[in-house]
Amino acid sequence: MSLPTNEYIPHISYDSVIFGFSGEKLKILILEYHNMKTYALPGGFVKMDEPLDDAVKRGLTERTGLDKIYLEQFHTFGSMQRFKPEIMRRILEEQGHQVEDHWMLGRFITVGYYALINYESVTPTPDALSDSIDWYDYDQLPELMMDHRELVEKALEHLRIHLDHKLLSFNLLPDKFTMKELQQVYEAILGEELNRANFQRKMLSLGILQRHDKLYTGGSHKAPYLYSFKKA
Amino acid sequence: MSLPTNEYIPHISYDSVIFGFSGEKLKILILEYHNMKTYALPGGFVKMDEPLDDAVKRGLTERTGLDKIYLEQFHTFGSMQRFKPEIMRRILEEQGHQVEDHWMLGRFITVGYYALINYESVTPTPDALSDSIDWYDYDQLPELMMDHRELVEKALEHLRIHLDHKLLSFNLLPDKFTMKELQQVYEAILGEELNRANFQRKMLSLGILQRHDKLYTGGSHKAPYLYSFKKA
DNA sequence: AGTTTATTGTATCGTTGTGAAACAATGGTA
DNA sequence: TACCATTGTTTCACAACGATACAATAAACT
Repeated sequence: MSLPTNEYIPHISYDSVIFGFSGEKLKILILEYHNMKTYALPGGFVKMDEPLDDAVKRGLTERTGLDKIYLEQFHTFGSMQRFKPEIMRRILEEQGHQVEDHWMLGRFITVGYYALINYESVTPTPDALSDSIDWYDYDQLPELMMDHRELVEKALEHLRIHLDHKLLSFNLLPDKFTMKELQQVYEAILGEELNRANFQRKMLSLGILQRHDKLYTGGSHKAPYLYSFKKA
Repeated sequence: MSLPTNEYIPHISYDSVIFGFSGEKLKILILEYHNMKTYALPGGFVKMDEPLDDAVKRGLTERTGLDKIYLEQFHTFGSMQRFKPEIMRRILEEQGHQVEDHWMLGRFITVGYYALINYESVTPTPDALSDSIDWYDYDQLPELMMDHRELVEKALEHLRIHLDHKLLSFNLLPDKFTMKELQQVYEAILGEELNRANFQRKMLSLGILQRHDKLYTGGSHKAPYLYSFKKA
């Protein structure tokens, strides 16, 4: 895997908060630089003649193996606090790159995106500079480099506000799911418990759910229906 | 007034949609390049060691004469459609600038901000490249360069969504205003008429309005109260 | 087969929010 | 004093919502 050369626009980057959902928890994909014990969000750069959105999609596909991903831009970060050339210098050195006057040591303004993906369909793959990439529970994130924690918070804030508005929660679930699973996604994102009966009433009243066969799990209780989102 | 040199970050710009309100209409500040009959949003560039937000505030203060302005970032635009070097080349030439390899001819990713300001307190001032700056009714905007029309629409969309959430409409009004004026701001932004009684009930129930003396305009009818927003 | 238990689906009830309309108050004019 | 235009408030029907209760049912246990 090769390091980006300066066919890329200098001083501009993107970072992505990739949300997944599993075991009743909201999860985020985090890169690690092992030797430095440093954690970061997956990100990348924009080629000179490449649309910004395409650059982000390209990076996401590389990190996740997925092709069509729900993606939303939420904020662009341009403070000077995020200019920490020493960290980037050490990362480059660790990987044996020529460091003097390297374009990645400049100041970067970064565009934040978040993605919602189906946890089970992903095969996380590290990028050229990092050693591993793994899922972390949102409430057990390691300390992240630069302002990446702030990006996560702002992404989640944006997601919460738009959760109902765009009905995007289904991107975190498989094609078919139970009402309970859907509720758990909402609860994980909102960080609060919801009333079961009212949640069901609300979701069904929206008229966007298709009811399928029941799911017999073997549990000694009533079997839940499976639902899918109606395609518009 | 001098043209920016390359103490600025290349390939990054900002553009601002500056909203005002007057005569029951929502208005936007638009720059004009007279000789080219071209219209554009006020924008600018970010200095190498300058926070993005500061750069935008700097530009807004220069354009409006105002110091403290309600400002919100809404989206970053990075498509290739917005790369139109011929237009920028002609603008530079019109102003008698050296054009070959000029850094402003490169591709730009632009960060969109919108501002809400009190129409009456503004003294609009053109920038180094434009000939005039004027208020235009939102529903009578001239054709704008590049994707600036798209920026306006996206800014307004963002503003509509957050109108209630952050109660920011008061930034468009003087310190004291009548309920009717407040309603007119809402109607101008939302683009629809609202029920007078219900609007009043809603606003008063929020508990954020301070009622003052009545305003006697000389009209032969009941005088309205003046209100101001309670300072948090 | 009947009973029990855990879970899901639905109904009910009181409260709150909202749209539409009516009513009341009031500053000026004829 | 009657009238008009506008503003402030109330009313009423209805939708939305939170909390709770009730009904249905799949499997396990007697």
